[in-house]
Amino acid sequence: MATIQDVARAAGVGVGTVSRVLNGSPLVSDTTRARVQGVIDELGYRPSSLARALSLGRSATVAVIVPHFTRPSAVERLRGLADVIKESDYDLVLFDVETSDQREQRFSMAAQADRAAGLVIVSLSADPDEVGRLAGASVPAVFLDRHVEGLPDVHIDDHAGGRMAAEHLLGLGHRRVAFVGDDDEAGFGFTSSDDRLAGYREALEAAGAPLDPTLVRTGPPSREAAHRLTADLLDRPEPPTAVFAVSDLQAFGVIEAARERGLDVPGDLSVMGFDDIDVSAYLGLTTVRQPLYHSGRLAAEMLLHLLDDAGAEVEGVALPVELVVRKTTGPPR
Amino acid sequence: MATIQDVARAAGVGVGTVSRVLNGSPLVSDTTRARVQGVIDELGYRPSSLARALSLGRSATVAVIVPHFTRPSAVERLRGLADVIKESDYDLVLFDVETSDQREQRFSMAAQADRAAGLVIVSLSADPDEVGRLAGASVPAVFLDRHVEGLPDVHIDDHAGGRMAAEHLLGLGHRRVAFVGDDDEAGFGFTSSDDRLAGYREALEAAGAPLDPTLVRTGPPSREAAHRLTADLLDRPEPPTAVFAVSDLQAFGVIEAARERGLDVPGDLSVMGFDDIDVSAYLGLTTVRQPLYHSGRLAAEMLLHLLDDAGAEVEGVALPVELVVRKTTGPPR
DNA sequence: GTACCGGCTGGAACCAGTTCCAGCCTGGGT
DNA sequence: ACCCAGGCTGGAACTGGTTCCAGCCGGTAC
Repeated sequence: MATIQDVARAAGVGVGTVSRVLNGSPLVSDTTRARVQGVIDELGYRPSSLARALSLGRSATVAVIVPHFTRPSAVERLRGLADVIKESDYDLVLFDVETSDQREQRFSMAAQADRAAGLVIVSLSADPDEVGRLAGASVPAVFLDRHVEGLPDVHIDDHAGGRMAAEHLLGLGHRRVAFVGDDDEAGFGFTSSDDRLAGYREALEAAGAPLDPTLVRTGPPSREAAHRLTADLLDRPEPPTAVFAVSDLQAFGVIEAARERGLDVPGDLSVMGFDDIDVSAYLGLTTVRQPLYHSGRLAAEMLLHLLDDAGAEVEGVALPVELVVRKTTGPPR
Repeated sequence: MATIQDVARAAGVGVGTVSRVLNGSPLVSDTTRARVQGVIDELGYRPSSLARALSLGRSATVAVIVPHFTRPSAVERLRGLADVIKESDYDLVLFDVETSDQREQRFSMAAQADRAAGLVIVSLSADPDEVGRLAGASVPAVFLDRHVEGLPDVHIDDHAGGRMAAEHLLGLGHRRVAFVGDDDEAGFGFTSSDDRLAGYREALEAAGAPLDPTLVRTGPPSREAAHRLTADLLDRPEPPTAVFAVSDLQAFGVIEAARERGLDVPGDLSVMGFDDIDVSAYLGLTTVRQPLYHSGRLAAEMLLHLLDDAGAEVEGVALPVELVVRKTTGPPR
């Protein structure tokens, strides 16, 4: 690889001049600029972004920290983020988080301005200590899918979403309903599932049909796990007539388990999810829609705004959720 | 942020000694090591991975270059890559490619050892010139979902996959079949679609039912695009009795378009896809399965092997494809 | 008592950029 | 003819690490 030194030598100029040409400084004469540019093209010289970042103390990348980035909902958010960031001068780099260790590591990396110019943290919460560090860091951060006091975020009202689900099922006449959600084994600080459960539970209680604690199951956020949890629920002496799953992905696991037992959906069991991912419309899943793609775009726009204007004050945004009734819920037998 | 200088000063040692402590060199006495470590902990010092990479001339990241990374098949491959890489000492960073410009930029970046220690290039081809540069670069590269002469790769036999699809449809009695595939507008060098088409066409010709050129449609690799292309196909005076889509995602677009016209699948139209993504089993889609997740794992393992042992010779791997017959194909009316 | 050896240490040089400062040269004003 | 301003340029210093080289110090051998 050619370096800026090589270019300077070959062009018979100083490194400063080459740097000025690279960065479009006006303090270079047209003839010198042309000569240097010629040498750059000839040598196929590419400046090292690494050395540049070290020297400048900032890089041209936006880091996205996201747990389980292959979940459909995460992918959809990433699509929104990527669509906005690709229009900017920044590169997007994705940091996957699968373990609690990695979470710590990502967060500590976060404050290093030279690794990333800005940060989008997806689905992870931060404790007050971490919030303080992030707020004090020179790298702006935006939280996505999580409300954080004191830092910009894009989130939804999970509590209201859970309530909507309960009200829909109650409206159809269900009284014995279940919940399939996430546990937070890895300690990521996921709270969406719990918040939705709280809203769900409250609405049920308010309607005089309190949630049976034995009908609340949690596990990893995968179809397979939801399948297993549901199989267990359906084996109980008094099985539920409806299940609210905390994501569409999990709802599909629930439906699978029901079909495996020869149950008709929604005849024998109503099932609803959360998110409204791509395939849900296709499959006729009743769900609570949250604007996944849009939330990604919005978070990216907020971050770019912060990067553009370091002093900018950016407000957190709460996006609406919406009940989408399709074919997997109906009145109980 | 504290630097290694700050640590050296605070501990009353030289920077060399701090560096040795950081890297576990045996050339440090236990007492000095303890004192330096104490200062490191006290100051909360974190070495700059950037400076480290610049100094060493190599970084601890694996770069994955992938176009349209939110496609289900790309996501599934990424899952395999991520699962392997997270077990190693390397970080995975994802470089999205959406435009031809970005493709160039990613490739030129590729050769810079200081940005990434190794490279996985997904679904993109390289011309001989690029192959030469990559082969000569100090950064090992593995191609995934593309066979490249002279560099390690993980690929499938797309031609055979296309043939399988044709043979399945012919076996059911179809004679007038269509193809919905990808164009390569962005100039990424996608060839899977064309290779599958070639295999499909050959098998049809061999059976005496040559492919009608007006029944071959290509567009972007999205459900929506496939939907539109199919609508057009079905509007023709002599519509096909079966459609082979080049991906499952596109097959769903085909099915949507058929349903929109009140056609029964597979009664009025047989539809098959390619990939066997997660939801395909669920939806009963007939398809040609390729091992997406496994291919990601394999590519990552090959790359880690190359990183471990610079001299290692790694052979390209061809993975098998397999016909999976489900409910969206049947005999024509 | 001196030479030597080896463990440990400090610091300079280096990686590839950016930026600041000093200095050159030229042109215009007096 | 001389001075000065201002455009352009070269190069040193700096970013935060690693590594090599020289040197210090203690102990052992002769």
